[in-house]
Amino acid sequence: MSEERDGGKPHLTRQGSLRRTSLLDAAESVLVAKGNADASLRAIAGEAGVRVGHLQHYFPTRADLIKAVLERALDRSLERLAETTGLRLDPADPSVIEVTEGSRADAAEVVAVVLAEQEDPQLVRLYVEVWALAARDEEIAAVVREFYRKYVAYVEAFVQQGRPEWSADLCRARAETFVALVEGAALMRSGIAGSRSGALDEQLARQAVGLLRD
Amino acid sequence: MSEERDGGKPHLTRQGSLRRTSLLDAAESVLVAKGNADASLRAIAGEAGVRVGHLQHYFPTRADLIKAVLERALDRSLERLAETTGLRLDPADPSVIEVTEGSRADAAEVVAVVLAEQEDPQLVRLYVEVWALAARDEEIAAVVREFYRKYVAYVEAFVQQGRPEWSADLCRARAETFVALVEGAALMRSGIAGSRSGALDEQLARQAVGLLRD
DNA sequence: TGTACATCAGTGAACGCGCGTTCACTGATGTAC
DNA sequence: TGTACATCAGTGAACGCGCGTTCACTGATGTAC
Repeated sequence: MSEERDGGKPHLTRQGSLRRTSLLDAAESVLVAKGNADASLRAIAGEAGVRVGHLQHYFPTRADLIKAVLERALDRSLERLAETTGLRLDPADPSVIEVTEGSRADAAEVVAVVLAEQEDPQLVRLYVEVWALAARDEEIAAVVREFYRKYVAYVEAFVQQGRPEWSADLCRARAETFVALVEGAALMRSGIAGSRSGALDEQLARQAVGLLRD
Repeated sequence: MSEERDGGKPHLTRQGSLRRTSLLDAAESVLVAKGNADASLRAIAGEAGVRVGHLQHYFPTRADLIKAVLERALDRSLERLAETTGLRLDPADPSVIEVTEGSRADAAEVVAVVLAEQEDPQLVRLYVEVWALAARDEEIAAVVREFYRKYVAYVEAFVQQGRPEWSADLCRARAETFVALVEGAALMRSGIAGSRSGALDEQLARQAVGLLRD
């Protein structure tokens, strides 16, 4: 039985699969530390402890590598959101959302977890890099749009679950406004556009919770 | 009477001053169109119709040029905010805010103007570029922090004016939350993280106005 | 009003450098018989 | 169980290219006397 294989992409051995992961780790670390413009293949290869030419064994071009790094990082964020909300996209049909846990998190908990996640400055730097890349590169823009589509879908489902009497349009608008507030909060709290304070965190949480349920 | 002069910076003639402005225009246009990584001095000089070597007559290094572009663009945004709110920072002491017009704009108007401004996709691209640059370059980070400090100061003064009974801390927290919501809205409405819709705009406006006065 | 001179405006060629990519190559690993 | 062979893992040197910067230079403009 011969397997379908796409192009010249090599089949990964166990060792190769580990190596691929370690290259993605190295690339993400350099990308966050130095920004896209300064994250050269040489810097990434150095971080990973391999030679430059070897990167192309796993990622033929630099664009392939960067795209893979961002896809993995954004998927990780969605995974955390799924755990926090107790919801999950149906892998077969990502427009359907299932409830995975009996006990539903409440709005304040979801907001607290989302804001706590932003306290990792490296993650915020990665997001800012992602936005800038998406504004220039259509392939990355597609990855980013898909991420936010799912992000909003989770929040919308969460709102709908708590307020079954609200229309789908209202739940969607509130979910989009919630995401806007949270992404803007990342900027204001990260040192880029402002800095954290107790009063700001309290006001942000009040607004975010209100969007989810009031 | 001899004038103080800093370093080798040339004195600008009328013609030179116009040229400097046209170089900033060209640089801003290329920066928005291609992003920082692809906005080379050759591309900028080409856009301006001069030779590469000539750029350094006005801006000794690329960093000087980019910084000047961003400073000018951010100042322009603050200028529009001053007009919209009918307030103005005291040039002598920027922590003091003066009322410049008798008739004060209401919160809904301010929100409408701010959201309308975001409908220029080039401006949003510039902002995203600014955030990414600020995360890497300390000199630009300082410019950006100063911009948001003033931005928040305007909004805080506007809130305080409408709600004199609120504490300074509350006005400040609401102003910061307002800015977070608005900057996040730029991402959600620009095509980077989402797209505009009437329902979203309505929900955003409701939240933003509420932050300013309810 | 003219002239001399300092400064500004702008050119054009060259520089060294780091970049992403290419490619021929050597060992290591897995697999078919 | 052994052997042959295909594929994978990883090396290392070289490539052409575009980059920011440097610098010696020529005209244009303003100004002092």
